[in-house]
Amino acid sequence: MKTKNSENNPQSEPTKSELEILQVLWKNGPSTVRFVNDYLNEQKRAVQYTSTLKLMQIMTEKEMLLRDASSMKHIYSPAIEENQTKTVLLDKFIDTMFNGSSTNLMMQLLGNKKTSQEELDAIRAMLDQLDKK
Amino acid sequence: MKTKNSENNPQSEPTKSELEILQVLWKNGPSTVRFVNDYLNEQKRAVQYTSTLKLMQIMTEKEMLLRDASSMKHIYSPAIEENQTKTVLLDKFIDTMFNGSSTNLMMQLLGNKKTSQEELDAIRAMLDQLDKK
DNA sequence: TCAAAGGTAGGAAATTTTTCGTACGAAACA
DNA sequence: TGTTTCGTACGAAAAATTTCCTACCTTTGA
Repeated sequence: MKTKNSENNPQSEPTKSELEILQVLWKNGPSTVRFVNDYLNEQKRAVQYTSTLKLMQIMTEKEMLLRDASSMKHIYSPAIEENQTKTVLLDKFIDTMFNGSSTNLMMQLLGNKKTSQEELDAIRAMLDQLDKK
Repeated sequence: MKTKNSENNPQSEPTKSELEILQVLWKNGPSTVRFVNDYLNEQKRAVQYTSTLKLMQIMTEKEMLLRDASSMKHIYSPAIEENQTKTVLLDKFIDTMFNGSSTNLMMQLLGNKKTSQEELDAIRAMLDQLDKK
């Protein structure tokens, strides 16, 4: 049988909307649906309460979120780690967009963006740090 | 009326599959459907000829590709520029994943990846270049 | 006590994205 | 000349994602 994304698949990556929700939880810690929904409406876009609820329920099924249902207002928290998730997504992005080379990506960034002197300095400092090792 | 993505919208970004096709064309230049499909099957994943064909037709409708139909085997080429497209997608990625800060992204990259000395040097050279200006 | 407000559950609908079946024309070639 | 191969067009189905309607329960407060 083919593996469908709709099934429980620990490997499956968050969709765009799922990522939005994860960001809120990563940033603000364990939250209620109400909080996440309000946050999205303020910071991102109009979305119905039940849509957010449904999505968070689905994410819980996928074991992407954990739910504390002990009180009436369920408290959701991320079940996957922020840094690791971002690393995976970044790697995949680099694979498809920059031929797997993170250096290519950096070049593109440095070349195209108006990066401030402070940022340049910070990057240089980071490079120095790496050299020391 | 709400703007749907299915309509002609020059703003709309390529989907995952569309991006796959664009990559092939950017890399190999104007190509037939046959070529693109073979390439995908060899390098990426199994996909039917007519699926690739359909997608490329849709992309042409969206004016994401150009088609030379003068001969029987139509020749498709990208209608959008590689660098610009990547810049837009990268910016959006940074927005959602790294709070809009490209420096954050770089830090993550430098911190997490095993970057070779050559690459580090290349980046440093790039930094020097930017400083001169 | 009872109505209003706020919560979850579940199914279904709407949209978007992806895939493929069928029809049919042109070219290659035995 | 006929048949096989290779191409496009078109429509529909399938899958994935997103949104929302309805039902129903609990809490709050007048």
